[in-house]
Amino acid sequence: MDTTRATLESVAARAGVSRQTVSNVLNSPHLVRPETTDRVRAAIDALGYRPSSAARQLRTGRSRVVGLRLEPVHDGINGAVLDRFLHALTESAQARGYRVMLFTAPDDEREIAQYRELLDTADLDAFVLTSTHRHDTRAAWLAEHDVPFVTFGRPWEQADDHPWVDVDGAAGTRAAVEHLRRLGHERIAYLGWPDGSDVGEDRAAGWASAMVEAGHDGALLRRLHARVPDGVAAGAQAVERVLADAAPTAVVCASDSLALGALTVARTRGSALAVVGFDDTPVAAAVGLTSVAQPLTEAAHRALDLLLDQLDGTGGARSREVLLAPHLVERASSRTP
Amino acid sequence: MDTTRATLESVAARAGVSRQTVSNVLNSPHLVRPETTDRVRAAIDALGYRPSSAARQLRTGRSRVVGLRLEPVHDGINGAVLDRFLHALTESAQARGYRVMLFTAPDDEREIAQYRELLDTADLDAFVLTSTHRHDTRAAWLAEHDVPFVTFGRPWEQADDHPWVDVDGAAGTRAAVEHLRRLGHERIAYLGWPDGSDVGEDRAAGWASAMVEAGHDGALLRRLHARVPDGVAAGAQAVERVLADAAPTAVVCASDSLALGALTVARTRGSALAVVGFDDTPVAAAVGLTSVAQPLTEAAHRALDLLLDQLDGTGGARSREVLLAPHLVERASSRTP
DNA sequence: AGTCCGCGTTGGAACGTTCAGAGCACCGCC
DNA sequence: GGCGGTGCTCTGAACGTTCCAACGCGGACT
Repeated sequence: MDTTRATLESVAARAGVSRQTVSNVLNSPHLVRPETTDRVRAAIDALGYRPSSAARQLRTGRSRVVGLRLEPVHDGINGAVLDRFLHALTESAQARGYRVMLFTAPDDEREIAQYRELLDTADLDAFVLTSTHRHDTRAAWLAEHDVPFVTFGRPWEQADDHPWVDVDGAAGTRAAVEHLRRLGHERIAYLGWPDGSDVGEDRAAGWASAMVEAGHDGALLRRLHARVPDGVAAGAQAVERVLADAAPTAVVCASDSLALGALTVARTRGSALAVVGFDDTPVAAAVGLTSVAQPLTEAAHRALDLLLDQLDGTGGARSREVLLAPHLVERASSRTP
Repeated sequence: MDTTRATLESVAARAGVSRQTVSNVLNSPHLVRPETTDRVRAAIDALGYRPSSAARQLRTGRSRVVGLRLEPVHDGINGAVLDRFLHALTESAQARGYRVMLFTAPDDEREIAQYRELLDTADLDAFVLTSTHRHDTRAAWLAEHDVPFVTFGRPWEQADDHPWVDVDGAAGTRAAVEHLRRLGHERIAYLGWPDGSDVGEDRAAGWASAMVEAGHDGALLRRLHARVPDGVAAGAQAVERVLADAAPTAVVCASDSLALGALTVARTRGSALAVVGFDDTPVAAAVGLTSVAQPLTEAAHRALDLLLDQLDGTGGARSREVLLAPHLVERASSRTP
């Protein structure tokens, strides 16, 4: 057993061919005669040859590594969403011969500084951006520097035009309303976030449109709609207020945190308030909270598709914008008591 | 503005020195005359030179990248622990010029297969292992192949001898008991996991020893100790049983999931049962659950210390085993009503 | 008969870095 | 004046891969 690494050269020597032929067997098999291929393959197996990614990267300029910023840890319960996305992304990447490399940055500006650093020094091929938001300068920077990337979250800035994957939040809250109406609820409140969050507006819009379809008028909708910062305590307080003010029999929430607060109030009061959360976090499963689940595995998979379209040039005319439908996970919190 | 990448060669040309001198300025400054250094530095800045890690890696065989397996997503609430560790690890690594690369594997065997793959093909420098357990073959494999690594979690197999960082779970549950006794509680139950988890035994032992110190005898302790699989529902059921059987006024739990179950029972019953959880997950903060917090940021930092000791040979005679003390985060769930 | 082409294969060059060895100028010393 | 040493710098080689131009060869076309 030789201790030194097997290289193209050593494999070639053993198979009685040239370096380049071995390389072709691996990268362009159609160029090589079948019997030669067999001989080379045998030599590869015998020596346990694996290509050196460092050398390949030096020569080709590609590393088959994508970068992802790990966001500052969230206070709430909702951080779990990105974790599951990250997990799915890592698996998708691995299955296609890519790797995920992490970095952190406290804000967008320094995230961009990290792009620069990583591109110059570590030769990353691409980036996956999460948590897009208004006045997001990151996409523009990457586009300007011709770096392939995809965002999880649609661009909220008109000027931005790039591949993205997102989940249709409005469809999620609409499904929640329809589910509740099927159960006989009519006065369905909405616990959302304050203005300024596009994701929040999207989810609120789904609820509002479904309620309008159900025949409710704007005045009632305004009374049924509470806007509070995310959090369990905030959700609890807000639901008390809405209950007193508009007497809903059910409430749809913009997050599981808010929903958990609402659920706690409902349960301690012994009231029959039905509650639906958003994101289907582990907590929702744990406490029996009906929640809108994002298809994170598929989102990660599709995001990688869009990335590889750019990197390997395969893709063709596939759409560069993917909007996925969430689905409702029904649990005890919305069942008729 | 030239579009081609700045290299040692182009910097050298501009500074009027040789390739190697530029390299020395960066890697062995003591070999270079100060005025030469200045000239070279100016050229580096002017050209925006950044060393190519691919080339460096090809030449030196090191990549300054550490690998970490992303575990399958946890069902429960406790998955957040590793996320926070991952975040801290990424930050620590970044601060020292290292990067974290992810991979996934469904079990230990295939994790080892991934080690092989990553080492051969991607030239990783080291690994960080999490969730050590009995009959863990991973450490032995890595040691046998001379791969630097560190574990987050102590080795539960006597034969294993390698650098590790862990949190003293027994100290955590002991602190929980002492906290509760200070508040006047005497009959303090423990909700733990079934046999077979070393982490679980460690946490149970802390509770037991503190209770023995408090003068309780073995017979009572056995009645106060429930063993159930992790989960909110399981915790709720178990605490009902223990309440009926041994009438505790407080309960220490092996996880926040169990504690959340216990807390739900306590609150719906309106009973004065004090509850302490473990891991200080976001859920604990959200619902006001007193919990034992692991110092994850420090754990990650120390883990990287141990890794760099092996990689850069600096370290010296520092200890290779680090046991950190957790601390109690006091919230409403343990306060006297 | 000569030219062209496609097929399978080859060797040289290049990617950008670090290592090893050597060179040069200058110093102090016998 | 020669000798060893020290401080600083340089050139060639090597890491392992892929790109490029070229090769020999047989068959098909002019």
